[in-house]
Amino acid sequence: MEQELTIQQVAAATGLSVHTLRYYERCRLIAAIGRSTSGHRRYSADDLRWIEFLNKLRLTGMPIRQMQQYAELVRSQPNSGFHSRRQILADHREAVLAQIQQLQDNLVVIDWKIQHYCELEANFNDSLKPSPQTQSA
Amino acid sequence: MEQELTIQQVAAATGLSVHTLRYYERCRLIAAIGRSTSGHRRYSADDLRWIEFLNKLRLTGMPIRQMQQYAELVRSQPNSGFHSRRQILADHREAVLAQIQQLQDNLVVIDWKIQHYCELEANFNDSLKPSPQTQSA
DNA sequence: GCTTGACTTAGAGTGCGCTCTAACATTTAA
DNA sequence: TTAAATGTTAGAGCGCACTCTAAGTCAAGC
Repeated sequence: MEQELTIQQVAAATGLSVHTLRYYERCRLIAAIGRSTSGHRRYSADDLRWIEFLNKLRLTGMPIRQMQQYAELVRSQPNSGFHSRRQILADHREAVLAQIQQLQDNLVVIDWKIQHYCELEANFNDSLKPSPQTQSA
Repeated sequence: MEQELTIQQVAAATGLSVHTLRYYERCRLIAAIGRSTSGHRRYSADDLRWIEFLNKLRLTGMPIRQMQQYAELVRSQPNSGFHSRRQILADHREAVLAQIQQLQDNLVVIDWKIQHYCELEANFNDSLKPSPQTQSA
């Protein structure tokens, strides 16, 4: 019943490279993974879920340092310390919201510029192939 | 009338460091800036506007390489080639929209986790200081 | 038994975007 | 006149997050 996954399978499932998975373990984002008799890593379903959550933190731009703090809290106080963990996530949430806001604000200016180019492009094409009507008007 | 700005003033106005301003010029994101008789940079209002737009591209995550392509187009064909420029910005726009979407998707999971911690925290506190009512119920 | 391929490690290397340094010139205020 | 501040350059250095390498172990198929 206990589905154990190889590092390749976890890489395929998460989109992280095998290099990155080992790197994350080395810098203690992931606790020491179980091993087969031959010493190869065998990831549990729980390991996979943890890695998937880690990846969501990364994809929203949380620095490795901060993820390490979070992972350390989970490791050292698995049944308490919820407040500190929540605090880290809540602070990060605010940072991500601010980032989204900034992206949207800057996108407005870029959109405006795209629109501007559309118009310039249209005028430029008109000047190359003027229709008789346009010219006489 | 022609307001010329020092590198410090442009740094203050844009939020970029003087180091970064010189770096951008070196890698041709910014065309060679005018100089005072003593050789110090003097930025025009146009320079400032260009740098501000560049900064919006950077803040939305456009790589320096792509900004270089865009800057090169503006420099080589200031009065045409609007299509290629628009294309770069439009592609970038799509990338930014996708990034915002991904941030929002991942944020849903993080939000869920924060909520989960709120509940665990509440239960943990209840178990420490149980009210008579709660205990008898 | 032997090859092939997936796995292991410690540690080196990479790409990006700055960021800083050293050595020197110029400007400004006291 | 002189000290402090600001500017210049080429080039080195840095922090981040991977990404790869070398040298070796192990398991499966022929």
